Amino acid sequence: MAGNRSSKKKVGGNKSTKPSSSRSRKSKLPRLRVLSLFDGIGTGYYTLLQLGFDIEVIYASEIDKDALMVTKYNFSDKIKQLGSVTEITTEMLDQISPINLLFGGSPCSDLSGVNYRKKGLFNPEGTGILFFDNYRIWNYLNVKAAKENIPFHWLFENVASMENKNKDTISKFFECQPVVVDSLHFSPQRRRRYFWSSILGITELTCFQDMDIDIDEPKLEDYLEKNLDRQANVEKVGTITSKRSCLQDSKSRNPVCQDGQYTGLFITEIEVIFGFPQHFTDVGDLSISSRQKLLGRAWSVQVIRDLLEMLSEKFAKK
DNA sequence: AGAGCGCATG
DNA sequence: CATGCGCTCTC
Repeated sequence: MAGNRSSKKKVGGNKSTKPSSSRSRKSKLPRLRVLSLFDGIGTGYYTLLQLGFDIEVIYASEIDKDALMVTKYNFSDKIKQLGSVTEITTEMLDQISPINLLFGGSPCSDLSGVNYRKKGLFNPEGTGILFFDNYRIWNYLNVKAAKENIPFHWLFENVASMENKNKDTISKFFECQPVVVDSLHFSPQRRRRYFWSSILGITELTCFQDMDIDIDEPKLEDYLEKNLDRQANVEKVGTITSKRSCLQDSKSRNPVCQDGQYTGLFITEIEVIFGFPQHFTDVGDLSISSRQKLLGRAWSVQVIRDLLEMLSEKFAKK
């Protein structure tokens, strides 16, 4: 939450960088109609709400039961669930049209460098191939938008640890190169991710990745439960994965010191590091490890906010 | 729930 | 040479 680049402009809603535009043109701007693929715990929707967008409707595709429970708990029935991405047909896309914003990040488990058994992008037994369902939907909506003059923006995310050949394949399909954004600059967690997107700001972002760490950057110590005398052992933690042990007990990577003991992060601290409120995933009887799995696969709110903020002058806000 | 595994990328 | 939106097999 500290004074990083994104927090200068956002939160309170309408404080755009160009004050003249917001009032006079507000009523003419279209309301957002969104499709979120691989929706997970609704990070995209959460971020759009935080930015103050006036969302006409949001559809989503997700099949994980725990994730569906979290979004239903937090957002009631605001997110219209369409089921599996593999079963979204062009007829369905016509029905929910027009869509102004398409975003999603397909599963990384068969792409990520952390998985030495990864099956790659094309193996039908794996999850990497789900990228092509994202592509299929993107292509249909993109062509349709051009034909029917629909304002259309999109964003596709995946891990930066994927092999270059997979990155090149994805770039070939989208006909553009990704930018790399590390959540390091927005939160106390390292998390390098690729973003392929029509949402501009590419020059802004590419120079951003080479930016030196300045003093205002978020530090772990500001994200810990201070009342419990927890002290940061480091300024930044490594990538938080879906496994509880990713920052705990393994080779003295324990980032926290409490009562003279070196230890890992509380699940509520992880929620805050990702940009969610405490207990965002504390739903039903979900275990700590189930919540870790959901968070480890999630987007960093602070990063997505910085990207989606670029739509501020194009769509209506509340 | 936790330790071991594994190596391409940089 | 340290790292990682993971998987599988233990307990």
